[in-house]
Amino acid sequence: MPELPEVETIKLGLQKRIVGLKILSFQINSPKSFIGDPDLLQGKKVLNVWRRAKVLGIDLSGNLTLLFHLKMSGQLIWVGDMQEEMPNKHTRVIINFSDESKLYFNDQRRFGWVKVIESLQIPNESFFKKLGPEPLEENFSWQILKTNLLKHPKTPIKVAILDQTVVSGVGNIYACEACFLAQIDPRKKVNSLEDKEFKALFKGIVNSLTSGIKYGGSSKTHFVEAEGKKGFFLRFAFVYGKEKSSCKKCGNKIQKIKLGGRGTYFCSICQV
DNA sequence: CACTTGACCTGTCCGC
DNA sequence: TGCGGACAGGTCAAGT
Repeated sequence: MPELPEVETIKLGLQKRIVGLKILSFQINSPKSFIGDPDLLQGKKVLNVWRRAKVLGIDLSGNLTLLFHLKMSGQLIWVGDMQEEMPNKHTRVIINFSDESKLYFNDQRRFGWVKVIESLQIPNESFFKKLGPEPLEENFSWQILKTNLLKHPKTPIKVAILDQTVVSGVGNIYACEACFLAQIDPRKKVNSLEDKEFKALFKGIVNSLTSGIKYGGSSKTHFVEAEGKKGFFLRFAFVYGKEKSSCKKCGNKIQKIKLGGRGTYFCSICQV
């Protein structure tokens, strides 16, 4: 499910709701989904909620951090009052807070995980070590993007954007959208791009992600924000999931192909 | 090496 | 309606 904008949307929601709450108890329905010692969490207070790439972090008192990776179908839903819909058959982990509100980690496909670690160990996590730059931070530039992309000169550009060491947080939806905004054929090899195309791609990545956040993320099937509401970015998407529609710019039919094993959408007239 | 494919899971949708 | 196969927001590991 979630790429950078979706995780960011959840982060913004949780920041409003759970900072300051105390963890009363913890329930693990799917041991595979949880890494670490859950007993450590008892009585800890939520200090902060943050995001790096597609990972959400919750800092707790006692120098502990909870990390969440939602992978394809994970959801993180905060519920303030009793609700009949929750938990459901996909609820893997439940955090009970002392004010009786709850945080549900649901994950149909069980690819996602929750992990408790010492906060100081975060930089040593292999997952974080490998990550490329955060695309929405000020120090990210088209030159950095170009340099990182050129480490994979013969890879199709859209596949290279998905590489989390090149730029972190971009997934399949926003990679397709970024190529459209840059008007570049996703199949084009990295080493065939000119500077003006790297610049356009940089803008395309930043703009598609920013737009994703603005519309509360993409809800193809699973994604909901922290209070269970869907995001509506896909209504404004140009190509992702639009294989039965026409290009909003030129009217040509949107193509769907497979690149690097992933569904890839583009306009064969606008993107060259 | 660099790049591709399969595996991890569960569920849905599409074609025959 | 039933059944098999392809496919789904991600990332690793193994294979070529």
